[in-house]
Amino acid sequence: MKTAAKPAMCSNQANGSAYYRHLLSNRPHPLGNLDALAAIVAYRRSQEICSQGRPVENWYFLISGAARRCAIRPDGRRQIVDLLLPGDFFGMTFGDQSDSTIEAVGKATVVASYPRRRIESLAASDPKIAREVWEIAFAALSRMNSQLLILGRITALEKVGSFIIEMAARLSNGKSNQVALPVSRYDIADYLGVSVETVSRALSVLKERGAIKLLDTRTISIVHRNVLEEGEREVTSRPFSAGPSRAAA
Amino acid sequence: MKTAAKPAMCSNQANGSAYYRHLLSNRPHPLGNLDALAAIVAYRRSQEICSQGRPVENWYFLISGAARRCAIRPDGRRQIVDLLLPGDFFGMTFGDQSDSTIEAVGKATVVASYPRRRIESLAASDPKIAREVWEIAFAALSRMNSQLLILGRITALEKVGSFIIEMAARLSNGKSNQVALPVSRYDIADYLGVSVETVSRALSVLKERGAIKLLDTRTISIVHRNVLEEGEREVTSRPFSAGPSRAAA
DNA sequence: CGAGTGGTTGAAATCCGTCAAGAATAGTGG
DNA sequence: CCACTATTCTTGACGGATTTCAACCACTCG
Repeated sequence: MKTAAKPAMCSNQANGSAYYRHLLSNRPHPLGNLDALAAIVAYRRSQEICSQGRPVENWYFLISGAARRCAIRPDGRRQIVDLLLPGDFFGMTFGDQSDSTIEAVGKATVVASYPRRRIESLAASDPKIAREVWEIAFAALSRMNSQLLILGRITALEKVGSFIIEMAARLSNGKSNQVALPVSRYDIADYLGVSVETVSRALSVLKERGAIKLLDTRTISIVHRNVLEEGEREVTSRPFSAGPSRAAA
Repeated sequence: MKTAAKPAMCSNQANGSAYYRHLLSNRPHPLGNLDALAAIVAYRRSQEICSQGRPVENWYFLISGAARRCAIRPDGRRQIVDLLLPGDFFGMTFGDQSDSTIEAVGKATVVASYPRRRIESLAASDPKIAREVWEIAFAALSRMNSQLLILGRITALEKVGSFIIEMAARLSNGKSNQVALPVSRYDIADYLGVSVETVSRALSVLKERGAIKLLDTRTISIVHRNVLEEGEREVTSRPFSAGPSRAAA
């Protein structure tokens, strides 16, 4: 199966497909059996992959790079609702209209597009495929769940800290203590719902406290994971438990 | 099909099943064909429906009342990650472990429990059921998406305002301008990630500005929807309000 | 080299969380 | 039914955290 002659409205050359296809087959994923149906497209920096309000014609799988799912708030600000990393599926919505705009972040962002109608009709006769679809949806649910947990945190320090931890877990399977953030400070800010300056300051504070090291502006080395998780104010991490929990009501 | 002899740890009398079953059949939903498999249980106020860390044995459908999905933050506070209203499915997770605790809110909370394993094996041979499962998951995605949009807002006024609008949309299909909140201010606070006092104050401000009316502590009448959405600071260019009543300067 | 983007830091104003107290409501037991 | 208690809700005051406005630096790209 060749790449779609015209991947909707994007002007990318379709010849990237052959080049990137091995990247797709190297990475196992739920819809792996349907890779022949996928169109593989490389996107430029900040290019739209799909846009809000348009009919949903594809489901996507991110092969390399990163992408952000954005919404515009009533006050004109941008909110990043979801951050897509290699291995993530995205583009599934409840209705037929896309509820947000998704754009590439880096310059080396490669995406596999699976024609939605096609998959749906295949799933209508093959329960195995149908199950794969729902597992993809469950994975997206899990992603949004952690997003929600991060956004629900109170202080900016906690938000930035847990963001770093989440990125480390998603990018390197939690093995490594080194994270190469694929996004700018601005993106982080819009993802966490704080201002850019606050993100920058939080990183500086975490660095000062020795919780992280900044090898590079976007490369973070995690030194004390617990500090990131708990967002402690005091560097004196005493063993005794702190904090009155008025949780149960 | 009888209700489970012992629905896990809850001491509810199982006889509620027959009584509430007609409520289930009256309300069409994706898994409607499988209602015979469902155990129908009424929960007491604040009673746990399923708890974090336990294996996921059921998927649920909320028939009446309300429920909250909670997580405990590292600082000991409670965060409400999802608010379940009549017509919502819940309990779907990525792994086999429940990632959060779900408890009933009101006293008249009735839930239909569908045995997960059973549904999964049925879906393995019936693509129609499999598709219904994924639509349920998509609906949950849509819910979390709006949740994320609310949490991402900046000021507490915007959060509370959009919360009211969301509740109005979900509870009465967006038709009515009257909302009967099923939850306490504390629940709203934990859902929006702000303090109780802030919720209370925000409601007072919205009332003062004429955006809402409080018919009852938990019954809100929406007067100016746009004010709720935009969280405007200024009362400028409003047709009514002949005299500056008390606008904080 | 200059323009533009991305990143960091400072100072002032604002918003929100905390502490505190009081009022309204619901729940309970006699 | 009433008194009593617990919970929920509201409002005030204060301090801390974050936003905003501003300036400056590093880097890239034309």
